[in-house]
Amino acid sequence: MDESGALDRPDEDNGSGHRAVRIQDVAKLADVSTATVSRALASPEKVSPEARARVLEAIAKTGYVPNLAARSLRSQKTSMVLVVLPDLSNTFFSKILRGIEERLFEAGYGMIISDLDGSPEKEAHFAAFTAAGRVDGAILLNGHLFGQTREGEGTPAKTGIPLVALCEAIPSADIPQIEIDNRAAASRMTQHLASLGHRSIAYVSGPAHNILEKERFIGYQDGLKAAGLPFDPALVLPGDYTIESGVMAGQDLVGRTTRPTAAFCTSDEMAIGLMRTLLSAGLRVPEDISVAGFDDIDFAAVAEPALTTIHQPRRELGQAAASVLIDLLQGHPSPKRIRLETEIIVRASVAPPQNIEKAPAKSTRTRAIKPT
Amino acid sequence: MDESGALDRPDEDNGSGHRAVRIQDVAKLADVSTATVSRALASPEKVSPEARARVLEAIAKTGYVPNLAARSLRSQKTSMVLVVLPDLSNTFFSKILRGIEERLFEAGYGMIISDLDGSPEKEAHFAAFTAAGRVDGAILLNGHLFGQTREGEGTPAKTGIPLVALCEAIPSADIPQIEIDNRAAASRMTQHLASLGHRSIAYVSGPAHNILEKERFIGYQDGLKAAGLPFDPALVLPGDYTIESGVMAGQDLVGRTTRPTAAFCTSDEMAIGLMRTLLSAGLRVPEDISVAGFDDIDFAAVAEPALTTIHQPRRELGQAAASVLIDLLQGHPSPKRIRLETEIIVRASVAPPQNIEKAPAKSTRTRAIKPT
DNA sequence: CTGTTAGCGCCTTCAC
DNA sequence: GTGAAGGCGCTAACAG
Repeated sequence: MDESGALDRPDEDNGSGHRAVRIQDVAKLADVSTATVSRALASPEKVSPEARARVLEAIAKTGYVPNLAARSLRSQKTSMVLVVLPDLSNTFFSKILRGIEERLFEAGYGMIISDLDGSPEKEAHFAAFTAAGRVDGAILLNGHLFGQTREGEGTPAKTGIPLVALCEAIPSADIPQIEIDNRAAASRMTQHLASLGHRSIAYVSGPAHNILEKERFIGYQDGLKAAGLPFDPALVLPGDYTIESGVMAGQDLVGRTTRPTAAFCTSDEMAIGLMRTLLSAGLRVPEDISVAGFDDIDFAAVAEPALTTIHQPRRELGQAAASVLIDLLQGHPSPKRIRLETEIIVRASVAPPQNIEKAPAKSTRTRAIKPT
Repeated sequence: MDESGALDRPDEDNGSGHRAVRIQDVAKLADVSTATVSRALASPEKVSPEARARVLEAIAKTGYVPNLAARSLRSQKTSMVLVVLPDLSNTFFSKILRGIEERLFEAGYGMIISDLDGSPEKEAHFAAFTAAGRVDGAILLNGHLFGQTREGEGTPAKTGIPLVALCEAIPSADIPQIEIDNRAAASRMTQHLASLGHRSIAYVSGPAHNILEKERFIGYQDGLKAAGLPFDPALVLPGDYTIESGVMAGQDLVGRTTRPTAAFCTSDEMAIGLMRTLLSAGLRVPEDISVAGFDDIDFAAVAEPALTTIHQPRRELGQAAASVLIDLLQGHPSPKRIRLETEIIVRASVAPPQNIEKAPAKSTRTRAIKPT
């Protein structure tokens, strides 16, 4: 069209900002071809030192930044990763996100976040988004594939890109899973409570369909069994990981005539909400009821009383997921499953039960025989 | 290259996934030109109903999704917005992010998040990123422009794209500012405490260079003056909005022989950390010291005691910022400044001073005894 | 209203 | 080691 002279416009100082500097501008200034500029950037060893130096200088002088849309179109890569999560405003996810972002950044990838917010419409949009080749890979924190339910029903949408499941494993999918051992962790906490002398341990659950909940619930039962305690369905209180549901569980407990001496909440939010309700009703924690949480969010340490809980290495989980995805993206082999260690953090909200005569706990019971 | 016959390949059912469907495939199937397909999508009114119907059908049949890299390259738009924030793992930001994402999504924009994490290197990267035309606009939550300090020193990087400042205003920049009236809010809380009878009100600050801190500090002084109270520098405790700094401020208070009867913390995190420290030292809240916060994060309501604080409409702030940016992006006029209302939420951590005449001695009080 | 055409900026054979 | 040239998929101009 009218562009024949475009390259001849005086080299406006980079600061001009509006019209972006193109590879041709750099090529011209360095007195090489655009191919050489491109190579100088992508594979420096294929360019003579002098040429490279001139190119680098020209780049510095012009402030050239490659146009990524063009690069993406050409190379069919985007340098972008999609992170799918159910609720951005949940403090649990934000630390994980940070871990993801760190690693992604180091590897030169950008992060696009999709907060599904339980909206099928949004989900469809992002499914199309990935299908449109807008991202090179995705990290799924929501427990299911696009187009599927959590139970693995439905046909998963073909994305054609590497996927990684983080925290909420997706058993039905053949993709790397990065998680903690929820079952073992829940079992350990249950046994910890039992070892202190608690014989009536309530369990405040997560949402029924959630895989974390399923595993933790089994872990709770494992722990009960390991401690020789019976499972009592009346001690299972429904929850959904939110503060509010912890408050509800607390109200339930307050209203009972015979109460458990300990409550194991499967999220710190619920534990904090529950403690708050107990305290407001005049009950003492841990004297009347011990309370344990799960996750070890920042507020656990400054709850009143400080919350005994299970520490999840959230940042590391995020980093691990990003690392695996990057390996996949670069064609390297990657582990199919990574399980990071958790740890019980002992604080003030858990103590031995107070109003139980101590005698029996010691010697009348013989179950505590440890074979050595 | 070898693609001369590409269009003739049998129309593999969309599910094949690997090779993406292109606009040409749709055009062929609908028996129209690619331009018509493009128009049918972008401006349906310019296409005859029949043609449009055929195109839509073809799109449905092929599962066509436009390649956004190509669109972006051609139209010089990306449909992406960058959100710059200092700390992704801070619970305060995550609710805001959600508000932003909601609005952006409605308008068809994606969100790219950059967690600066105090790293100049990251900042440079994202500055280049915007310069590379990778995003159409940006929302700045970090209180300064690329290339500048918070004080407005340095030459701001020319981005050539619309920018919006959210929460932390950037006075030196001529861009829309979306915020609350920090000064007025702090003044109101100070007066609220004074109206209850407090005459010695401590102030736990944010980071010195932070504009929120500057405004809130002035507001605190305003409030003091309005209540006829003198300003006492000894009552200003340094903080940085974190739980830990609240703990430190608490230790300071605990160590004093004469203590203020109230402490106004400029973040809920600090208030919670401070309360925790007070409680641990045997002081009572609010009986011995009233504590007020700022932000009204989710945990404020379930702190022990429940925290009196200033509610910030975080989600709405995010939505407002996104709306303004979208207006800018679409060439609509937009307000230069939006100030959202705050509200004092009265809870249990603030009460009239109990022992006005005699300061609570360095007694060996034990834990607060709850009324049953 | 519709088709044709010319690139958006880059990378990557292919030839030298 | 280097340059020339084509095309990634799309949309904006221009004809018709």
